[in-house]
Amino acid sequence: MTTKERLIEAGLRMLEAEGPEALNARKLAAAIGASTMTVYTHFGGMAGLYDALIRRAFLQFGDALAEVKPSDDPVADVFVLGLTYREFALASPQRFRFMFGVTAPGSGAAVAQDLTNEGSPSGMPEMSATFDHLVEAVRRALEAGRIRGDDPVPIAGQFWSMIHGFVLLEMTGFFGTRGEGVPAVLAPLASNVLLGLGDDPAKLEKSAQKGYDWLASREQTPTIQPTMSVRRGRRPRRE
Amino acid sequence: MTTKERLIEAGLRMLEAEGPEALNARKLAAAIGASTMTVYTHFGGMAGLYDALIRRAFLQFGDALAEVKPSDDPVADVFVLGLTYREFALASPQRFRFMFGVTAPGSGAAVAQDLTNEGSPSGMPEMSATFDHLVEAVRRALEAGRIRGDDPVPIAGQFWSMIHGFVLLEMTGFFGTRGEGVPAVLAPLASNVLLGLGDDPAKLEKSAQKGYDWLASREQTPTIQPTMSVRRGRRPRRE
DNA sequence: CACGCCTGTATAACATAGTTACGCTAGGGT
DNA sequence: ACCCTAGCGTAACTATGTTATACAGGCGTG
Repeated sequence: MTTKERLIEAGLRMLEAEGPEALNARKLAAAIGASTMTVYTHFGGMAGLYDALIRRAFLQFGDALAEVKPSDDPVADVFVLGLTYREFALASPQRFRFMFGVTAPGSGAAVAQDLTNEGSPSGMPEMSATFDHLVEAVRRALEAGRIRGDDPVPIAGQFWSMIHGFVLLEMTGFFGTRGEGVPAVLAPLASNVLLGLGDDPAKLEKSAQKGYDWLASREQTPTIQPTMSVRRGRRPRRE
Repeated sequence: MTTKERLIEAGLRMLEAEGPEALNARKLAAAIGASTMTVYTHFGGMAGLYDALIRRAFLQFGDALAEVKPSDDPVADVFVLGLTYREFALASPQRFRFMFGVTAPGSGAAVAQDLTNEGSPSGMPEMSATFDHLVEAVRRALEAGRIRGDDPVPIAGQFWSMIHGFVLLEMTGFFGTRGEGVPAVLAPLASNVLLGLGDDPAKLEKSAQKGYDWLASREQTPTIQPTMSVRRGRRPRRE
């Protein structure tokens, strides 16, 4: 394994364990038994290292989403993709925030401004690769006639917006603490969007149930009832 | 004006102008003609200052949202609140990211962990105050019979998730560069959610149009056609 | 009025972390 | 055999958060 590779992996471990602020050149170098110079030799500085870490994290993200194999129910696949998105984020909130948030601070922030994707040759292709999994599921849903529309990209953008926002808000503590937000907010939200896109309520209910089954198979969450119905999400106690 | 107040305002200016990484005790103190000790006297350290800045920013956020006066069309109010949310974020992406802790490296990051709200006595009440504007609009929409459901809180959570995710993704450059995402993604998304919540398509169309009118009155965006219809958002060119 | 205390401030030093300068070594090509 | 380059280490430089310490002013109390 190259020194560069070891730096990236040590950096990721450090990022996930202690957060971005604990990522410093000296500790990192010490972790692989080298001097701080390695950071500059291989990455040009901490900013370059951050960039490499983010790219690597997006590759991990893409791998996680790629494990959702297309089934014969593309809408269920959309549910599962969303839940996988969430699972990846919650697996290491530090890493997730780092991926989307290295907008500026210590980092040279070469990243922040325009890590556009979408045809822009520069930027971060790893990011759009992640997005593509969702686009593909939406495309199949369109093809299967489950939802209306023609271009899957903006529709996938709708799903991405909602899951991304939900996950970030859930991570900061809204929606309760123990995954209550999924049945209370996320599932009804996804169902509403799909309803609005024209999916059949009965089919939707079945697809949502598959999403819940997946979730139950992933976590031991006996407290969450299978209420991933179209409406009637159990509302959390407020005040 | 107290020294504390001057520190906060100088900090906000610096944050908006140069981003969180430019926020350092020495420049900040110099900006108000004092020594770095003032930061420790008044805030206990940079982390405390960050906290104060975030609280202040959320107050500004709440003020911005409070300018959306309740009309006789609560669904239109939801649209306008969402667009105001976006406008506030885009007015200073640096500030917005800072507020939600999507900031990372250099920042004190004492913030990120648990600025929960929702009944949690500790945390950041300014945050839930912001949220309350949306809850109130949803409550009125429920009361007016525009959407189905009983508890406005989780429904507002749906809207918050989607607008929050959309804004963050838009800020990082997805959805194109010049606000194309609003007609292509955000408007259809909001409409779909409202449809899923049971709003009448004809009424929804009118409310969405009011949202578009508001947006047009806010910006000079002649390139965006009034296509904020329920479906048929103009899809952006892909590849 | 004098004393003591508390608060806010400044100066200066300390610790940490990103970065750079510079020299050394090893390997490969000429 | 010579030289060049890449990778690395040591050490220093710089920026920044933080702390120690002292000073000044206000205020209450004797």
